[in-house]
Amino acid sequence: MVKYNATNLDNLFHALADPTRRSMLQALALQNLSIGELAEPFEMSLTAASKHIRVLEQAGLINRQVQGRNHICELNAAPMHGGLEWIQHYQRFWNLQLDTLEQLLQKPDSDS
Amino acid sequence: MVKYNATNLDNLFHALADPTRRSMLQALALQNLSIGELAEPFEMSLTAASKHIRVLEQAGLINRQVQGRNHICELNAAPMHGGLEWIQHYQRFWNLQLDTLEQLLQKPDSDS
DNA sequence: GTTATATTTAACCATAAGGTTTAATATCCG
DNA sequence: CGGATATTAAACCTTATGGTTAAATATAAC
Repeated sequence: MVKYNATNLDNLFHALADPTRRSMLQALALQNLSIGELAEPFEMSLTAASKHIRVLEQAGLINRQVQGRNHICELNAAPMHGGLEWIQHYQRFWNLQLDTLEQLLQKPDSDS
Repeated sequence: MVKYNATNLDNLFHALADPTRRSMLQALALQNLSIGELAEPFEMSLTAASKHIRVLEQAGLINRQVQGRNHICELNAAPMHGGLEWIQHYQRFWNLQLDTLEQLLQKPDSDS
C-alpha cells in the first residue's frame, strides 16, 4: 500500500521542479532507455545526468533494471497520482476564478 | 494569456515541494490571511515564513493585497492548472500499470 | 588478458534554499 | 509625537542542489 505522505509529495514535486528531469520522464514515456541514452540529449556530463536520474529514482518515478553493463530505466508514473490528487483539491478555485471572469466579461460595464 | 512554460512549471513544482508551503496554501483555501496569521501555525521565525510566502507569490500562487500595515494573502490556484495538465499526460501510465496488476491478480498462477 | 563501453563514486566548486537574529520601515493608536 | 504592531531587509550560517573532472568498477568483446 503506497501512502502519499508529505515526504512523498516533497520528493515528487522536487523531482518535477527541474526541466531536465521532466524532459527525461517525457522521453521514458515513449520507450525504456539506458542511462546513456537518457542522458544523450542534454548538454551536460553523463555524471550530472546520472544524478538527475537518481533523483527521479528516489521519487519512485523510475525503475531501474540492470542488464549487464546497461541500466535500463522504465517510467513509473504511479507516484504522480498523489501529486495529481493534491492539486485537484484546488481545481475548484481556478474554475471559480474563471467563472468570475466569465461573469465580468458578460457584463463588462457593470462596475464602471 | 498565461503560458505554461518550463519556468512556470519550475516555479510551481518548486513551490509545491515544501510541506510548509503546501500547508500555507491549504490554509488559504479556507480564508484569506495576513502574513502573521499565515505564519502563526509554524514553528519558525516570522522571517522564515515570510520567505516561504514570497516563494508562493513568485510562483503566482498567492496574491497580496496591502491594507495598511497588514498584507492580506489570497490563494490564486490558477498556476496549478499547468501542473495538473502536465501530470495528467502521465495518468494513462499508472492506469495501465493498475490494469496490469489487476490482470495479474485475476490469474495469479499464470506465471509460476 | 587486454581493451573498450556503461555507469558510479569521489572530490570539488558555485549558487540556491531554508533557517536564524538583529535592524529597518511603515502604519496604527493614544 | 511616541509607542506598539506588521512586515521586510540585511547579514549570516548550514546544508542541498546542480554542475564539473578524474578515478573506480563492472561487464562485454576481441
